Amino acid sequence: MEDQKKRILLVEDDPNFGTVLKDYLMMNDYEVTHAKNGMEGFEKFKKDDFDLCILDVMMPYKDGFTLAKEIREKNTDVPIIFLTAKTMKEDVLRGYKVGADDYLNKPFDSEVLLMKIKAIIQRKATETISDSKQFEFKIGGFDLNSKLRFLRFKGGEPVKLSPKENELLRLLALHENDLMPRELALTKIWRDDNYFTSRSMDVYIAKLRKYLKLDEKVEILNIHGEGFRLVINT
Amino acid sequence: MEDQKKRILLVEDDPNFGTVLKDYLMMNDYEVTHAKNGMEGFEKFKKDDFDLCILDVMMPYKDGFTLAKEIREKNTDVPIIFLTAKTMKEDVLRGYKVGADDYLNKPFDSEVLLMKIKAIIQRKATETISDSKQFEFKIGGFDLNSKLRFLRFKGGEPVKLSPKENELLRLLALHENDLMPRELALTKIWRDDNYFTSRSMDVYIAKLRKYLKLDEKVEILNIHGEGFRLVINT
DNA sequence: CGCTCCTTTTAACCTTACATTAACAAAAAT
DNA sequence: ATTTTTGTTAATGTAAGGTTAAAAGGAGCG
Repeated sequence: MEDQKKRILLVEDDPNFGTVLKDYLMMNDYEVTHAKNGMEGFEKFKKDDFDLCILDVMMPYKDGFTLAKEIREKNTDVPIIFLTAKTMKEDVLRGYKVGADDYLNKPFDSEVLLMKIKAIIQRKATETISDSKQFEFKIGGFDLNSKLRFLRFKGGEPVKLSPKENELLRLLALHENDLMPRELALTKIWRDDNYFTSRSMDVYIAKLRKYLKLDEKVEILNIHGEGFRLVINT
Repeated sequence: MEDQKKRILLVEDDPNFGTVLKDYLMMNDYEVTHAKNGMEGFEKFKKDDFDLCILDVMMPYKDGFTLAKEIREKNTDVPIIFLTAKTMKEDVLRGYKVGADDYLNKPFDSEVLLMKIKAIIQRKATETISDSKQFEFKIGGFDLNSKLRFLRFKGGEPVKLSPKENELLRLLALHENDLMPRELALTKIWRDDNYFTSRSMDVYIAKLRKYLKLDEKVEILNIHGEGFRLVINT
């Protein structure tokens, strides 16, 4: 695909273990940035683009989950692997909630880690074909700037969108005229699929419809039991 | 959401463990087919469409890996999770080689398994890009879009179809001008063949006929005791 | 701290959509 | 002629979605 080395952000407070792991990964052709704690990890994350984050869960000042949440706010796509000291169920579940792609129990087998890294990066690579950095959309008479979170109608005054409004409208726009499955929004935006998140989503659909009323050619249709469809009538 | 329970193929030779696991999964709203060995597993796999396969590695006659290879030959997409008795590195690596999506060491935590299942099925759902052509049919003067569940006559206003209406019309269209056996619709759509589902189907046939009246060249004929036939007269 | 403002969730109430079942008529088979 | 199958409409019960308002969180700030 490309001979570009994949970049990994490794956040691990144990200096010995961290260094060993870093060297091992570098030996296997990854470019590794090693941060010694959560704070530093977040700083480095913001500075660079990474293909994968490996986060230790147990760290002073800022644990892996908190860091993951912050990372997820900036980037919903980057794969995250957690390192946990032992099999703690709570950890695992919590990890999935913040959008972990996998987790590993220390001590773990290094070859297994390599396989996981390969599998995950490859997976994301195939997924990302369509998810290419798209933040600006034309929706009928509207312009949505999803990075700056505003929606403007016919060059008028832009209206600010809340994070959830923005993400939801963006997902709909990505699937313009096509089905945007309920499940997709719930897992991608709410990271949980239950009765309440589902109702919450309905509330946001109502809000978006209110914004979009300005252009009667634009509407959000429901497909019962499946999801929603943003249609632009011509 | 009722008629789209996710279907899991569970292949596990230990009858106790297998039954417990099956029950647990069913309690969590999955439809589970339990095969007691690799052979049976493959047979069942060929007969049905599954959303996920959970394979025990250690089985007599045909181990999980061999089965996985056979499954992969028929279907490159279906997610596979392996159950291994203990952390055996070779197993894990071999599993990834045949395209495993994940693996679990027995004994494992059931909640963790559930989370993994959820994560994997959802991942696949988002990956699966629109295989559109499968869902669009021309029926005389009508266009049926089976994914978005609408039926349009001569470019007019599309009418929305309910899930059952949609599935039934799609099945009929797939057998255009040919017999669509009653039993086929009942097993594929209603997943059950009895007096009531059969009457329910008749009700839906009536509904479809009403929609299709717009084009007098299109009709649904009954073949007494056999099924229905969607004919397009020229 | 407590107080804003903004966002998100939860609750409440109402409407629409769906699937099933019942009921009765008509057609076909025996 | 009578039993079985199909045609059709209507009634029923439940689930999903639409909408608004109130409650709960959360970040920033005096």
